[in-house]
Amino acid sequence: MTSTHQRQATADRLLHIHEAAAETGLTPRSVRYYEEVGLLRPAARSEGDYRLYDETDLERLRFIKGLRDDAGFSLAEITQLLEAEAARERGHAALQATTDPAERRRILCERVASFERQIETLERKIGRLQTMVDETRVRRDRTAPRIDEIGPSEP
Amino acid sequence: MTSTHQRQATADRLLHIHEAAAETGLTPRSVRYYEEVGLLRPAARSEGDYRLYDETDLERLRFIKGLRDDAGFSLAEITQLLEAEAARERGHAALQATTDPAERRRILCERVASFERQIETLERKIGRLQTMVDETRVRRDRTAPRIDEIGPSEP
DNA sequence: CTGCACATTCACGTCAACGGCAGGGTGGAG
DNA sequence: CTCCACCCTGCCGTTGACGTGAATGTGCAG
Repeated sequence: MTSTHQRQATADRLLHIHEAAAETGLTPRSVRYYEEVGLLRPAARSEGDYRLYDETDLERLRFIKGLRDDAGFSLAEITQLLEAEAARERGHAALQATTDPAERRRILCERVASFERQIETLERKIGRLQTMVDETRVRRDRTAPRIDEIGPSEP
Repeated sequence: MTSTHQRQATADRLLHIHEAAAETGLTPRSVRYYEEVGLLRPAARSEGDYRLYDETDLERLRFIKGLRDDAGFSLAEITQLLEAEAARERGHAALQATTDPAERRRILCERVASFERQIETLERKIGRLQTMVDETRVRRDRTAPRIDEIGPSEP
C-alpha cells in the first residue's frame, strides 16, 4: 500500500530515532517518552517497526524542547498548547471541507482566537518575569548612586 | 538614615509555619522542604522549637514561589540566584566594616554587577519566550487577512 | 554467514519536589 | 485538668520525567 499522507512535501528523508534526537538535542528515550504520553504520534514505522521521523516531527520536537527548556513548561502544559495546535489543524481540514462563507469565517476566527490564547499564555509568563526584572533593576538603581557618593575614582 | 518603609500591622509578629505558608501561597511541607535543601536559613525557633518566620522570610518565600511558578526555575537554579543574593548581603556586611573608599566602591560595583547578572538570566528567558510569542503572532497575522478575503460579514 | 550497531518493548531504577502518615510535644480555651 | 489544633522529626509513598539494563529483532559491512 502506498502512503496516503502527503507529508514528505520537502522531499526529506525520514530519520531514525537516534538521528531525530541528535537533530533536536534530545535523547531517544525522551522522544519515546513523549510519544508514550501522547505528545507525538509515530510519524511512520519502517518495515522492521523502526520509528521514522520527518521534518514536521522535528519541528514538533523542537517546539516541545523549547517550551520545556526555555519556558519551563511541564509536559502537561505542553500537551495543552499542542492540543490547541491540533484543534487548529482540524480547523484547517474543516476549512477545506466547506465553501460556506459563514462557516469558513467561523473556523478562521477560532484559529485566530486560539493563537491569541497561546500568545496570552506566553505573555502572562513574560509579564511575571518582567516584574522580577523590574524589581531587580530598581534595586540595582538604588545601589548605583551610592557608588558616586563615595567620590571620584581613586587615581 | 533609617528610611524604612512603614510596614503592615502584622509586620512585627513572627508567624508560625502554617501562617507563613498561607501568606505566601505555599504549603507547610514545601516550606520545610525548602529549608531542608538550604533555600531558607534556619528561621527563628520558639521555645517549643516551632519555626517562626518574619517579613524577610516571607519575602524570600515569595521570591522562591515566583521563580518556581512564574519562571519555571528548578530549586537548584533558585539556589544559584539566592546565593548571589547572599553574596550581596555579605557585601553589605563588608561595606559596614570598612571605610576605605576604594573597598566600598569595589563592594558596591560587585553588587551592581550581581544584579545585572540576575537581570540577564531573567531576560534571556524572556527573550526565548518572546521569540515564541513573535512566531505565534506571525502565524496569527497570516491567518487574519484570510477572514477578510471571505468578504464582508453576513447580515 | 557473521558481526556489529542500532532498533524494539518491557521493566525496574532514579532524582526532584513534594504529600502523608506515625509517634510524640506544645499551648491556649474551656 | 483535658481537649484540640497545631507543631516537631522521621520516614516512606508518589508523580513527573526520564535513565538504564535485559531480551530480542533488524540491517548493512565484510
